[in-house]
Amino acid sequence: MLFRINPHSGVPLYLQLIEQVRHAIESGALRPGDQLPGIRKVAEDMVMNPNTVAKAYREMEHAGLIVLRHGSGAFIADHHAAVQTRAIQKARTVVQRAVTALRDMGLDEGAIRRLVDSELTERPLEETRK
Amino acid sequence: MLFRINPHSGVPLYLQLIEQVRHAIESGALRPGDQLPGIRKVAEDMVMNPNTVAKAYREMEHAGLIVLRHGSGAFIADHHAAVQTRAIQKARTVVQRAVTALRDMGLDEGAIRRLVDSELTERPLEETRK
Amino acid sequence: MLFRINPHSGVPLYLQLIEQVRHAIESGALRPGDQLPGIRKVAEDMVMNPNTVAKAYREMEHAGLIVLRHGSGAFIADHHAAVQTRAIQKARTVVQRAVTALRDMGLDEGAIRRLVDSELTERPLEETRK
Amino acid sequence: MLFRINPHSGVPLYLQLIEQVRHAIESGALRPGDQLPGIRKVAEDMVMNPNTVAKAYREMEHAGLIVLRHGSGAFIADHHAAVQTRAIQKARTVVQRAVTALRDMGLDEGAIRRLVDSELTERPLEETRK
DNA sequence: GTGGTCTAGACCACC
DNA sequence: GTGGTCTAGACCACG
Repeated sequence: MLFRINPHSGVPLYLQLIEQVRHAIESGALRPGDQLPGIRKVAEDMVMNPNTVAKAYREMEHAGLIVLRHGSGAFIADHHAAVQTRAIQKARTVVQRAVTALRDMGLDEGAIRRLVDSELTERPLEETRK
Repeated sequence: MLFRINPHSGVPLYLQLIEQVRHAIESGALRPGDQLPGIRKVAEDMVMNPNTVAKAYREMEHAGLIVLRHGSGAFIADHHAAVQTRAIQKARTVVQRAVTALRDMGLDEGAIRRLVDSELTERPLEETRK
Repeated sequence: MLFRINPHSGVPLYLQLIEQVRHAIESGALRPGDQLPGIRKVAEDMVMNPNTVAKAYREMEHAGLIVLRHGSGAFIADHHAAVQTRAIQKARTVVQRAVTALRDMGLDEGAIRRLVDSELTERPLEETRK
Repeated sequence: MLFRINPHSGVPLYLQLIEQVRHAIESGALRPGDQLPGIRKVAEDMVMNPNTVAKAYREMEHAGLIVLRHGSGAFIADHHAAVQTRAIQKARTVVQRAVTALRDMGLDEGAIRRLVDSELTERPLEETRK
């Protein structure tokens, strides 16, 4: 498991960790039973405080993403709610193509993020009508 | 100017405001000289504290996005670095198509965001090994 | 670090803090890596609100004067532009002599300040005519 | 009367006006009975709002610096407390020499101001002893 | 313990 | 009316 943390994004570090584990599970990179690196290891690699990593692990257990086994480590939980890894794999291709196109147009990471954000947050025009 | 704030995203409210103004400028919705709504107005509309909005405005001035004129209001600054509104407009289409496709595949907002994130965040070539 | 604040000068408290840190750096009293007292500590000592001190710290980080390390404190930044501490030290003697002379002439603080101000503020060559 | 206003100093504009009139009186540039330019004139010249200038004038009258005669204008008041113009004139020379020296040492306006401030604000070492 | 965000509400300077 | 400063105090993220 490789984490990529951006300490300047405003998003709490522990949340960034969680989102990345969640994504790794969705994309199939992490499968039920897989072991996560230890808290101290992650803390050291990511140059962050073990407490912060511990908080992320705690929250992930709480969310049912992982199981913490005392003395042996953290393991990916069985997902009752079937994760559609296949769909995600295809989706990734879509995203990769789009991102590449956007970068070729000269957009930087921030601009792309803002565009996506704007698109995802778009209020449905007639949400009240049902 | 219409803001869409998500108080549960973990991203500070004042940063969300800034990103949206930045995007509005990039997309041409706000042009140099345009006046932003007053701090108190935004605070009221968005149901947030005026100080929080004020902080966003202050930071935007700091970043050169806007100019604050004491007693008269906040105005979009002249962008020395020309903003390529055209490119953004075309880019928006790309994003819209991609997002629609992803939603049709059954991905929810969180999953899409994680995918994009994963794509945008450069991967180090060497992986951390346990 | 000892601050001396004048709440009646019309100059915002947070600006007074900043100017004093800046001066302490110039004069060599604070050197790169030195830790500043915590926000709450300063607030207590100076009998002012922690938010006000926090604002000063934030602005100083913005200006590159200090670095704020989340959870550990505020530290004097490395000054790329070398500060000529030597020159300031000699300059201080010049100022001390002048101030002493002026006080001996019967000028109070306000008068001295106005004179210096008048001297420092460049005069336009052309006068406004009525 | 020529005013020099710095809108970015943090010192309220109306206070800057007052200090400069006060200094002009001290230095003999303005003498009892002299007429000040009208509020609108100053506002126009200084590119500020008449209300701001009016406030300065009001405060100066309140302080006994000037007399406002309805319909005819603002005039320097008679100073009961004798102003030692002579002393100020000599003092100006002292200041000019010092400032020139400091500038030659490479100090900019800000640094000079901070040094003077630091000197003027210096707490007497044994102020309690009397 | 540190700094950071947010709220609530007062008062000031400026237009 | 505008933005700006300051206070008071709660809660969060990080070390």
